[in-house]
Amino acid sequence: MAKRTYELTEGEWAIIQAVWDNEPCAAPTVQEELEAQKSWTYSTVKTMMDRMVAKGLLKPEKIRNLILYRSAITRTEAQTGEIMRAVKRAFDGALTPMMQFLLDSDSLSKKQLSELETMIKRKRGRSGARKKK
Amino acid sequence: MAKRTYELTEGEWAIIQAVWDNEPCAAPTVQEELEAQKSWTYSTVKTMMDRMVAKGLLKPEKIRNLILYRSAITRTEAQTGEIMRAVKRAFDGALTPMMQFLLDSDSLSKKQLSELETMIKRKRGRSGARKKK
DNA sequence: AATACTACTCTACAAATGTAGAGATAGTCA
DNA sequence: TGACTATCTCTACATTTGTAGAGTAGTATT
Repeated sequence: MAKRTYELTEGEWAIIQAVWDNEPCAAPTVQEELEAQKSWTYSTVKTMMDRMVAKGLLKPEKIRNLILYRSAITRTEAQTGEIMRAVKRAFDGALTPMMQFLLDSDSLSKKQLSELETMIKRKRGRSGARKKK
Repeated sequence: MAKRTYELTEGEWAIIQAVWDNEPCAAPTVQEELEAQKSWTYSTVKTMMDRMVAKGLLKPEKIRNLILYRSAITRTEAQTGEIMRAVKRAFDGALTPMMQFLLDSDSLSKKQLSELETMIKRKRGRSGARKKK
C-alpha cells in the first residue's frame, strides 16, 4: 500500500503532540495541556479534534459519556510528512540538497557538526544490516 | 533587525519560483510558465501575485501599462523559512534531531551519506573562517 | 475610426483553518 | 429531587487560500 504522507496544520500539530503525550486521552485533557501555549477554549480544541478524526489523524473511542482519543499516525509519520513537505516545496523533492543547505547554513555549531559526522559514520558502518523494507 | 522567517503556501511557492527564474517579469509570463504544472488561469495567477505583493513577498514596478514583478525575498530566505517551519513544528525547534531523523530515515543512499560526510569534513575544516554573523 | 489584443482591475465564491458561544446531557452529591 | 459539574453537540463567524469570470483600458492593426 502506498504509504501516504501527512501534512498537519499548525493547530493540528499542537493537538496531536498533546495526544501523543497522554494517549489515550479525552478532549478536556488536551485542552488543559495546551492552555499555556495556545489559549484555546474547550470548544476550540474539541472542534479541531473532531475535524482531525474526520481526517483520520485521530481515532475516537466512546466509553459511556466519555470520548477517548488516540493518534492514528505516529510521531515519525508526522515528522516525515513535515520534512517531505519542505523538501518537496523548497528543494524540488531532493533530500541531499536540503541536507547540504542545512550544513551550509551556519545554523549548526562545530559540536553539532561533529555529532553528525559520528552519526554518519555509524550509519554507514552498519548500513549493510539495513532492515528489509 | 530581527531577520523574520517566511512561510509560503503551496501556491506562493509555485509562483515565486517562476518569478525567481524570470525576474523581473510580468504576470502573464508567470502564468504561461506555470501553465503546465498548475493549470491556473491568468486571473488566478494575478490574484495570487497581488496578494503576495501585499504580503511583501513580491515587489511590483509599474512601467506604463505593464507591471513588472520582482521577488522581495531570496530563494535562500524562503528555503530557510520552509525548513524552520518544519523544525519548529515537528522537532521542537531543534535542528540536530531533525538531521538525525533524516540520517536515520533510510531515505539517503550510501552514496549520499558519503557525500554528506565529505561536506561535513570540509565544513568543519574551514569553519574557523566563518564569516562574521 | 473600428477591431482586436493584451494586461489589468474588481468582485465573488468555496474550502480549509482558527476560534468560540450556547445549549443539551448525564452522572454526582446534598 | 434539585442543583452542580463535566463533557458533549451544534452552530456560527472571520480569515486565508485556491480559483476564476466579467468588464475596462491602453496599444496595435487594418
